[in-house]
Amino acid sequence: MYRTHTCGELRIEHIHTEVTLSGWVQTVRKFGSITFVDLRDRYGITQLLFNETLNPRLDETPLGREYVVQVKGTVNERSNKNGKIPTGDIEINVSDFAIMNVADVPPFTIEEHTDGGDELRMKYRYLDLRRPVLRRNLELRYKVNRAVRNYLDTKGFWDIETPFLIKSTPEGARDFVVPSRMNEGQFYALPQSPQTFKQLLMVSGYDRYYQIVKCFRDEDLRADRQPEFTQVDCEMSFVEQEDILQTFEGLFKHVFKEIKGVDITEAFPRMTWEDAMWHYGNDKPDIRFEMKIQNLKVKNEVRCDALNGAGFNVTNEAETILAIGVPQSSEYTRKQTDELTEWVKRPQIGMTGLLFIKCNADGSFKSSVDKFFSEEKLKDIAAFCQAQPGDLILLLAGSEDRTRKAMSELRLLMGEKLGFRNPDIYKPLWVIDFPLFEYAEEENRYVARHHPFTSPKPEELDWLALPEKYGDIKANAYDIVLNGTEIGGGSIRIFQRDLQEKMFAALGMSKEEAQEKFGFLLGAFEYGAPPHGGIAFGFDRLCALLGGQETIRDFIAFPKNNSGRDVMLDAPSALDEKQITELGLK
RNA sequence: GGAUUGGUAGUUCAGUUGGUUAGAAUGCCGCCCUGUCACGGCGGAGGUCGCGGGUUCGAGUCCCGUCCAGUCCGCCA
Repeated sequence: MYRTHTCGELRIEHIHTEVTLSGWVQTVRKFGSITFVDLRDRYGITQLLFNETLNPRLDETPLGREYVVQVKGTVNERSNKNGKIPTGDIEINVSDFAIMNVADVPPFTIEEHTDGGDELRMKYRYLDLRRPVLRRNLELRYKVNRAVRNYLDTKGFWDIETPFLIKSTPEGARDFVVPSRMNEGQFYALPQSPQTFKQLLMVSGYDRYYQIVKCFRDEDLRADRQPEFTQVDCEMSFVEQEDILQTFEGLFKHVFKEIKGVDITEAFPRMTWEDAMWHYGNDKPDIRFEMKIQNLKVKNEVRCDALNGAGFNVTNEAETILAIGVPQSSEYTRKQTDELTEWVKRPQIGMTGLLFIKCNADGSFKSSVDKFFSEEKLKDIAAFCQAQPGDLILLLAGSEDRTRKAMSELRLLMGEKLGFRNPDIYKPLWVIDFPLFEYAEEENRYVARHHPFTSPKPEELDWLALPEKYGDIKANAYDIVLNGTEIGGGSIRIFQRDLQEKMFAALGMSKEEAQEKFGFLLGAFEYGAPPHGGIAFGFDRLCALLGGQETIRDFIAFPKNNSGRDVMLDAPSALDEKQITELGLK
């Protein structure tokens, strides 16, 4: 028997027990004739005590870091206890030990705070995974997985697997493709999501489906984006949007209770996409703090009269002028406002400048535009922005899209600076009524904002015949957003063939093309498709958020780096000539 | 595709206007130590300054190119 206990479970009540432990050597601390060894496994650390005046003697068979050893001995109460670890009251008086495997000196320290850099840790991922930080993350991931499954089980959802080798589709992200040996010159695609399969399962009558499933997208990566990632994919039949929001709000609350011990009793707020864009400048608002965007001028419509009559080209010529009132910041120095100006001028933000108005505590105003705006006008602008004395009003002026995006980023930056983005506070909400389409400049056509199976709002169905209305059509589509991060999204689907065909046509797809790409789905809709809808959650991102971190990499056992490489496997890699020939790639 | 930061000892980093033999911490090796748990003390080994080219009497440092990594923009229905 390799072990009677783990390295995390022995306590004071086990003293005098004979035990056998197995694990990895974390550290060796020598003191002449006694030696302490910390033995580690997944469960914790237990201190071993070797007495060098007795057998077994370590000076004859020295132990190195990460050696795998088995020890037999007696549990003893420590004379000096360590309150920092759960096993800190005891130690093992070793009577016998065996080295089961030696180890090279690891390239970085395997401790809570490692000295290793990211790249090195990725290369030796199997060593990094020994560290408690990653162990906790993977444990969290496992527990979130269990909580999701438990909840969906109680609601009658079935976990049904769908294929990974499927057909490439034109819409959406770039596909990863797999060559078919038996069908030379032809390729499978890996699924970007099981979307069409789950809809077909609805047609088949499996009215509550879910899957915690890998999805693949061949796009550039980010800290929160991997080429293969995991989704909690769900679909339900005979439901309206309200049923879905209720069901999955419940899932979310359940997960929160199980994982964080947080009871969210009130219903999640709901915000239309238009309101989100108007007040927050993006479709995933962080509502942990206010600082809402003030719309002084929007698409050349002046909404704040005080802007009129000033001889200032910047404000007169801008398509859009937005502002935020930053609380308790009117004392900002020249240096600080200059820094903010530099920040908005970075190419990623792309503004040409930043205007500000300081609302001093004494009721006076001081601004970067004093030359053009009287104190009276500044006061009116401040009033429009509902600014309080002590606020610093920041204004951006420029084209609508860029300015709104920039103000959204600036709002988050100021929220961060003021400590409003506290990771221990959780503010989920639903963003609803997304636009059905989005104009793709480079393709010169409208594309589906969510995906082409999303149902338009019933009252706007007729607009599908009117291309000039495409920009205005709203969808029965919704996202769940937590603390400024989109963690899931879904929609009510189209389930009638003729509507689906109209949708494909609106996206610029010919009838033949639609038949070729999605004939199976259109065919299925001819055989009694029920009304249905669903949602998918980004599982990696959800785990990272619940773990209080922004990068999903440390919540995935074997992630890829920014270039899509697995640096441990050194994948992707070239193929043998033989394989290339066999696959008909040459 | 673009912007930006970085690449120096096993590791994490410092390295001045270009100037002698490139440093620190940690890890590693050896010796000492009976209560440590970030043990301590003494000693030691350890470098293709990412790679290629250029400027210069002289390059870790300046210039050009290139590769790799991180962050962001584009992209991600």
